[in-house]
Amino acid sequence: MQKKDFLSGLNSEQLKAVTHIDGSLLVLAGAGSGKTKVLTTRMAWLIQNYQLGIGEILAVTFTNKAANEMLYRVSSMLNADSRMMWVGTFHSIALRMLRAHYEEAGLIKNFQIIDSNEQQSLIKRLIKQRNLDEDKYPPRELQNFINYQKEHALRANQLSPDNLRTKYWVELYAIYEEVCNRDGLVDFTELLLRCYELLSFHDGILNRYRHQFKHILVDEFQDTNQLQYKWLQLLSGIKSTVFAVGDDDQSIYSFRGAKVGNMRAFMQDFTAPEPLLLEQNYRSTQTILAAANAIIDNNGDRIGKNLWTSQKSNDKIRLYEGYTEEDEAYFVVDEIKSLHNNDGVELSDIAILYRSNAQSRVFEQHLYNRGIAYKVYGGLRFFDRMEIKRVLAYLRLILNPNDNEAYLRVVNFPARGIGAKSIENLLLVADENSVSFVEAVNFLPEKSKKNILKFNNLIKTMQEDIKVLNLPETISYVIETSGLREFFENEKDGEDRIENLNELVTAVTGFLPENPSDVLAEFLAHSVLESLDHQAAKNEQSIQLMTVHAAKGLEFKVVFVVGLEDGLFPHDNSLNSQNNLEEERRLMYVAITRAKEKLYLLRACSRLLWGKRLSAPLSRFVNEIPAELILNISGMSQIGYSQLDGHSYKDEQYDDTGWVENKTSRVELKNSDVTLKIGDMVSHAKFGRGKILKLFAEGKKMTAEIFFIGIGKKVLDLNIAQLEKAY
DNA sequence: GGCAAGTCTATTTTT
DNA sequence: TAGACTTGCC
Repeated sequence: MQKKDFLSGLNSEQLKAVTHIDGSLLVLAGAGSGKTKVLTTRMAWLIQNYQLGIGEILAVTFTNKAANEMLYRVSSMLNADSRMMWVGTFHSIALRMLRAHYEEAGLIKNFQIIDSNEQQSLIKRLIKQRNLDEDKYPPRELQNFINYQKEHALRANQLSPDNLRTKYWVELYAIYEEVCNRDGLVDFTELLLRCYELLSFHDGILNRYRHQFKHILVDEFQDTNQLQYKWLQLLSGIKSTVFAVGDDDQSIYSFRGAKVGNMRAFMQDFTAPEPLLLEQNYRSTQTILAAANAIIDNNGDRIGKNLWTSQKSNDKIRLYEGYTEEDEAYFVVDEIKSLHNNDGVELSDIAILYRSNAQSRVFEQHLYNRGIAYKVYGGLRFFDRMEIKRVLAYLRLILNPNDNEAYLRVVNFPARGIGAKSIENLLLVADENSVSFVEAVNFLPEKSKKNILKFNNLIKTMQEDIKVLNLPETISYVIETSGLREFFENEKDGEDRIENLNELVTAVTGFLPENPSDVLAEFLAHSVLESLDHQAAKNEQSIQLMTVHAAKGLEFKVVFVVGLEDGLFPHDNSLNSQNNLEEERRLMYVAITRAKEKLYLLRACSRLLWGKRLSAPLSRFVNEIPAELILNISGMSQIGYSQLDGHSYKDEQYDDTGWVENKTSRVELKNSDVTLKIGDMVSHAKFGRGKILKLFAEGKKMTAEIFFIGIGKKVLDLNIAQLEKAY
């Protein structure tokens, strides 16, 4: 077969990375530096050049999206069957190994994965059962405790508590382990730990994989936690050919256990040479990169790199300082309209990024009011929807009737006359006799058995019936037989739910299991580990709204970073420690490096928070950007300047009026039948279009300070002036 | 099971 | 303050 040339089109650093062969290597890949290209080209190149089987390379990522992207690119480069490849998230790879060796791992064949919500509800139940006060011993804390211990490869019996509190936690951790084992449940962290233990305790299995994987590639290495790091160490062995790609400047998940320190440790533990730097950026303009570099430069603990680009651009970063969050949103929507209508920018090329989910609401409102299509990411995942979870719970019970979590979720849904009391009794006898809930029915007094037995028999019938059905048929069957369809059909707002149920059946039509005899188990695992949502909206023409966290790895022509206020971004809770502040700064770095061409930074001078209107100082991160990179356009609609070029935005703050403190000032006024808000556009018969800057009320007298385009500021008496709302 | 009243909580959350 | 979520009651 003719060899393909994968290497042309790589820059010299990328080439070095792709063709590195002796031992392990850490690649520091800056934002937009062609990280995925390097990873995928390397895989294709290794396979072709060293005649490796496609199963002899292991590539691990953090998201399914990244894994799918890699699979797609590599398989099209090599014309190979992607199912033979070991490319996946840490969790899915661990799952694959556990399925293959479930007995050695001490699991039942049909073990099920539970997500963090289910983990929490299980933990809650255990705390209740031990009669501990939930306020004093919050389930959340125990959940964190358990996950933390697991991330450090510590089982309950390896812990020695030093106070009463940890004594309870350790005790409950042990019970939690016991319950999960009994019911065949595996939480997210358990997947990794179980797999780690499987490899640690079984030399044969470990050696098999060590031998199989000639090369291991890791994406987003800065996000690995302790356990993932140890797992990699174990799996790679002494020969250690781990190719780790990461960017310490984009480490934004330390709050859930990611250790940036793993990057530094890597060089020593994996005897890797100095890291290779990919600093040429192919995404953003010079201006955007200069700002990003200037910001991240304020962080102390960096491995250190500087992004550069051969692109030039005179387009400055635009800063808009709105009066309120309404004003902020109004401006963004205005600007989007103009970008779309006048400059022909596609809506899907525009993103609004914010620090916290709650900020999306105002933008949604404004976008909706003005008829612009938008999509908010990070809402409820498809598989997290209540109706879908119920269907999945039935499926889980079919596979494993001892799955108590699933049992509780549907035993009385739709209602079958099994009330809280009956369930409580069931839990009690199950606990007393150390059996699962299905089995517990035998220990109940004869007269309270009836309905529960009926339910158990329903599951039994289902188990029999689905034997001859394929996956879509099975799901369809379960939706009908369980009574779920009927229930939602009779519910007054059930249409959406019915639609989702139908979609579930459609969605599974294309599901391809690795091993056809395990379709159901594989599908259930897939439903926990993967969300459907992301792929769905690829071609939709709509503005993209998401948190900065969710935006990592993505890029857009135009990016609006909103809510740039100290206290919001950086967030209040992060201002107390240097480490947290530096993580916020990396988050800011991630935010602005998403932009390819145009970057807008926004803030509101005052914001409704905690039920109060608070004045909000400009984010310190904006102050870290050299003034000459920024064009402050806050004044443009208000003061009428067409050019503020060269002005430092620092001179443009609106603290002179003190209007936030002014007792008579208002954010909103009702004038006859219209409600006027600061930031609203109005039109006046004589002065034309204008924007409301301030609103005052003194007794019955109401006045508004309005900036009229081409005229300037006017203070008008609202009882006299004829104002109409305008857009 | 459904509704009303009460309580809690406002940071991010790849799996 | 608002909303999501829980609890309590019929």
